[in-house]
Amino acid sequence: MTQKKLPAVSPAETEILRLVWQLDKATVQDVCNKLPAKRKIAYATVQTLLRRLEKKGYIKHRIRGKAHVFFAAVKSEHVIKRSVGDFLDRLFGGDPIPLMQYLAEHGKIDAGDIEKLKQLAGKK
Amino acid sequence: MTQKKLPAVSPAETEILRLVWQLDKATVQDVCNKLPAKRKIAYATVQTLLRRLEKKGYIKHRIRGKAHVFFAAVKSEHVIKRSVGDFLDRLFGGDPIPLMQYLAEHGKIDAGDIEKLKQLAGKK
DNA sequence: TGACAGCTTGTACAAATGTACGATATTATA
DNA sequence: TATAATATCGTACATTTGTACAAGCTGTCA
Repeated sequence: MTQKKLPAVSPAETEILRLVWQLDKATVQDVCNKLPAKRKIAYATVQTLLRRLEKKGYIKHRIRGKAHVFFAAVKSEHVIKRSVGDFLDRLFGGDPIPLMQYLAEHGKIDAGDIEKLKQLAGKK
Repeated sequence: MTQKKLPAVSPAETEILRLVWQLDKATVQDVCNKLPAKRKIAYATVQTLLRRLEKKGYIKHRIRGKAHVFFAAVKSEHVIKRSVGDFLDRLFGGDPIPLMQYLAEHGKIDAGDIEKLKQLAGKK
């Protein structure tokens, strides 16, 4: 079954969506609490973003008491694929090597990590 | 000297900026011709995007004949750093490993590439 | 059962984005 | 030097994004 093409996820929405994945099931509150301290946005804003994500089809909700409990409606794989693809196209013309290179050079990755990746790449 | 903080580059702008880097010096025409066939946008649109990039400080231009020749005013390194950083934060909470993993698993990378990357990571 | 605390919903709105038309200016060239 | 070709510039405009207030529901607990 082919996935219907969903509208793109905006940057701010992306962050919220990631938190929903991370929490698995989450109320607006939950998401707010999980927001990185750096990026505090109002409860109401989070609500709107969740609403929009639902409208776009990325999440659904169920009622628990008076609260909405949101959860993913699309596999994160799917979203990641699109996002990474678009990002790569825009910034690197679609070639993943420069990106990996950038990540490798900028320190947050060490040789050990890469060894593991090699395994993955091998058995794809 | 610390780089003044420039306004963010939008997705569409990012693509245009990349083409300017790639061409080194480019007129609106040049950029249009370099656009991937997939993504054909009007001459006028490219113009606007270039104008905006200039206003934001990412490129400058010089006049040659009646045409504007645009060129980078900021090191691509700088833009890439910001873009990758933001992207990583939004989609992966800042952790580069899942991204590399994704890239490694999705085929476009082979063990040989990774070997090279390991080198880079090693001597950072 | 009535009040409260906590939620959602409707609505708003400025700024950014994506896209482009039409008018004007400039350069070669006939 | 008039003209055709080609650029730019000003402007426009529908959408999307980011952010949020205020009004109205709804369980809950006294």
